Amino acid sequence: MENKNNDPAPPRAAGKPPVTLEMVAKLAGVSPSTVSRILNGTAVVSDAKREAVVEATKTLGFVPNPLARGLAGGRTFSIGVVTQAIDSPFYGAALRGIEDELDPMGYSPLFMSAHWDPVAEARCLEALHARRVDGIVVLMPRLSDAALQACAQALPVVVTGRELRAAQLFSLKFDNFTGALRATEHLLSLGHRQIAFITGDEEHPDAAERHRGYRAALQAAGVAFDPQLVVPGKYHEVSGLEAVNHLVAKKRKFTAIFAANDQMAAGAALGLFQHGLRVPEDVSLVGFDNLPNSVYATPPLSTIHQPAYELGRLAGASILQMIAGTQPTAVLPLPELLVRGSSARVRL
Amino acid sequence: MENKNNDPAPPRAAGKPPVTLEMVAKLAGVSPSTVSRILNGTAVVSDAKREAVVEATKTLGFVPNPLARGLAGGRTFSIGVVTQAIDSPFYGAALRGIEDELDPMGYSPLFMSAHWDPVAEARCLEALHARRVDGIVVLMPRLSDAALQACAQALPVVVTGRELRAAQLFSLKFDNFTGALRATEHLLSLGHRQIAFITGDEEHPDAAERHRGYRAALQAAGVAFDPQLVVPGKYHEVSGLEAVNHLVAKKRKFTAIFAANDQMAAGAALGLFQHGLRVPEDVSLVGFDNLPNSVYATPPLSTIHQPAYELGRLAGASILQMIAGTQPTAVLPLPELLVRGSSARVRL
DNA sequence: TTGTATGCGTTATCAG
DNA sequence: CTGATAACGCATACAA
Repeated sequence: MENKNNDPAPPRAAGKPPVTLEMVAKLAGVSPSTVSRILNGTAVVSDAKREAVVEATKTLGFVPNPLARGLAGGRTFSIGVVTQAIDSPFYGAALRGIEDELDPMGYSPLFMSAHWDPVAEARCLEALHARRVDGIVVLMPRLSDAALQACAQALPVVVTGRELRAAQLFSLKFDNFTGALRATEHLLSLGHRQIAFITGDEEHPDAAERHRGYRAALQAAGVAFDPQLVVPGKYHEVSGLEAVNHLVAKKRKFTAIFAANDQMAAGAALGLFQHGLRVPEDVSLVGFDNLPNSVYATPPLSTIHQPAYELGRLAGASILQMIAGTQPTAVLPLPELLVRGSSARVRL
Repeated sequence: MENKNNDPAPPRAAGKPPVTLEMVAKLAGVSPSTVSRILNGTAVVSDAKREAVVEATKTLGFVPNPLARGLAGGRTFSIGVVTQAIDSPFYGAALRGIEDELDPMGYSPLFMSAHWDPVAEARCLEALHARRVDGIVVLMPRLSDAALQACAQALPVVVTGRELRAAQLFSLKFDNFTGALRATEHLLSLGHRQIAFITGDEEHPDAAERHRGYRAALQAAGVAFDPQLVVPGKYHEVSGLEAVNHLVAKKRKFTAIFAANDQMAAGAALGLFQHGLRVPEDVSLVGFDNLPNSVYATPPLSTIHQPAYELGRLAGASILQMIAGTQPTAVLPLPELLVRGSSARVRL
């Protein structure tokens, strides 16, 4: 939060001094307040003056100073967006969705990464609050419900990946349970009975739900649950690879693998390849998330579509609605199974 | 740039009124200026007052308002970062590198996407300038050299992917030519003589350089250049797929493919798979960029490592140096060939 | 409808 | 070393 550098203040920017609202006012022959009103549509103004101001604004190339606007008006027209990892393929799509939604409304996002660390996440929230953002979107928070609700007391907040309702708080949740259920059902319908499951990081609620979906599907199909076939993963590629190594080393019998996300499925695919097991001839593989590149895996990965981009758009639209005083009503699409080349009928 | 919403100003945030520097001053029994000095290390202050202020800052939980700081001091401690696509795997790593470099120095990045559109890019620069960022990093600009140089007259600028030197301008360029040269040499050394090349979007200087590298390697090896083996791509997966379809449809003979980036290589891999061509048994495949997931392709993709993360760090460090008045000296690592499972000795 | 005056929270420039 | 005081650029009651 503090600045570690003690540089002397640099000479004020080399460029020409900035054009201010006051200059526009003078050129247009009106008062600064009138200019402000016209630019913000705050009040009705005579057409004559309006044109004069618009004209002056153009010729001077005036661009309002967001800092001053924020300081004076209390609104910054910026939305804080807390993500866990800006370099994750999943978040990329979501961030773009938010961006696409905010931009046309004149708002701009302020991205920060919390790196799955609750403490860092709290710092992000504080920093954004200090920056006087008009609202905050938290993608897959790791912070406690209470902390999030406390934050929502100060300004509108939208969270994803959690069911949470409060005064200025709106949540957008994807049905991970049903998604995992569908994925497992798919493998069952192909005749698989020995379906290994690579879990996600169990600290994520998502991961636990996907795990439950897997078990629910087995149970519904009357297939006995075999704990030996469940391997803990961490949601990243390496853990998928390690999971397969583990299964093979322990000589577990399995004809299919359901990985709790596509990244682990990619790791698993590599593991299978290294062990000479073909997908889907020897082992069927299903992931979860539908990352952009999963369709280009060889073979293309069967998976559950997680609508990351739409999630971003809906989150963006929702926070804007809350700021406008409307209660958001957005709802995420239902989980959708995408059958591609990595899953096939079991061979006996 | 303008706001399209005419909402009435919302009631001032529900939370408690913010803690101001003035309140800290009162509690500590000193003047606001003294508090400011202490917090910024702007001047030497007696230890007694310093402690009192630090104490007061803590008990009140004071967090300085960045907007006011920026307005009054002229420095915002934020760096504008213009990227082309926030949802691209390549940029993700670079953005993280920038973030990692700025954060410990008390600076925060302000990300904006230009979507490969020069006009949008210009708007980004203007918006960032208006926000009074202390410096700007442009990743792979599409704007003209002149426009970039003009921008650098107003504030420090770092650009990547282009060789460009000016007063407040620093550039970081990766040697795409040598990278492509190495990739092609690798295939040649494996005995391949019919090496297809999938080009990048030729509007990018990078793409042209990679193309030149490919031809230079062929020439150096005394292998005749065959225009039939060069297929235009667009740097995204689909074009890699289409390129392979094209080669097969036209019945071109090739034993290896060099794709100008990993994304197209992924598409090409899928295309080969669909045509029943095995990698590397039937066709060797080499990409460029070393995207995070390329190592999890089946088989893992041989490629040229493009140091995206380091690029981000160096760009971040450089802009900070310029702001501090130092001339940056950063230099990107040389292209590095990563040999993995997708390339093998040619079979006759 | 429009202009005037005041304040937003800090930093910087002066005196002392 | 420290405290007043004046900007920073804009929005907003308030007055006209």
